[in-house]
Amino acid sequence: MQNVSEAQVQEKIKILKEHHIPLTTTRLVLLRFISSHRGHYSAEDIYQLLKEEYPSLSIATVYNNMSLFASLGIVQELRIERDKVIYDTYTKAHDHFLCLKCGKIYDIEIKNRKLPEQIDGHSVHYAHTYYFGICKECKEA
Amino acid sequence: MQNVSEAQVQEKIKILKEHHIPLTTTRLVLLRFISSHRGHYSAEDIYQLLKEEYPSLSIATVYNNMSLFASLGIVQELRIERDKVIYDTYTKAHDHFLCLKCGKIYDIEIKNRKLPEQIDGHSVHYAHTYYFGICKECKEA
DNA sequence: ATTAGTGCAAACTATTTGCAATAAG
DNA sequence: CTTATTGCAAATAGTTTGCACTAAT
Repeated sequence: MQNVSEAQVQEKIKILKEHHIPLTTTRLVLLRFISSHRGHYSAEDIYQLLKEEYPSLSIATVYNNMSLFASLGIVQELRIERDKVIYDTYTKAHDHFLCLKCGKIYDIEIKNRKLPEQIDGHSVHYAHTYYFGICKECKEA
Repeated sequence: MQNVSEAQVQEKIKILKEHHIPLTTTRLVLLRFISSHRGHYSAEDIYQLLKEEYPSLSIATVYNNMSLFASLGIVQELRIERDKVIYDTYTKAHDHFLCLKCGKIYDIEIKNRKLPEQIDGHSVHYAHTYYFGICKECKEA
């Protein structure tokens, strides 16, 4: 695996430690993967990309850990595709655009928008905005 | 079924006609249901609520038609729950809040926000914003 | 030592599909 | 009469779970 930012991996390990969550070999492999691959991946994607190098890896373990990482803020769960969860390895708050033609997901930086603490009396912890339409690339083609 | 707004049903029938889509008995039952029940329903919810009155109704037909209605703008598909699609029978553009404790979904009116036509060169057709947190009711309890 | 994680297979759930019978235009 | 829809059952796909074994603290 190339381009592993060791500092980013350490940061994520620290989060596990803080929560007294054991750092297993498999978890380290997954942390290295997400630290070196910015993008949008399903559990199956990650499993396919890693199973050649780690043939005994189980997809159940990928699911378990990605779900754990999401709860710790190490990855972001996107519910933008109709049939599966997508994990976003880029965790800074940002929005998403899904192309209705090619299905590609684009990161959208958030400008001038502040998350309200309350809406209609409900306490807001976080928010996700999904834009849908036709992407630049598909329009040009 | 009570509180069916006949005008609302007619409006939806008109949309089907405009698209040359046959108005079947089952479709009419579903259109009447969504016209008289403002809220957030899964396909299973709708199936359960209607099957007593229409025992031969099939859940596959509910799925087919809700999906059709969504593509026509007659209902709105929400991907706010982790494992299933929710149909919102309220179609005016609005956002949603999901309580992380009780799971209830609240409609949130959109104020002072205009949908951009373009973002990063991509053409935006529509957008969905989901807020997550603890609802008023759960905080008070 | 103790507690938690892994990998496998089986289970589960939401959704889709194939198809013969039927209804709509 | 022609085309599309219905209802049923079976299939599919994503995700979760039970469990024996193993690894981490």
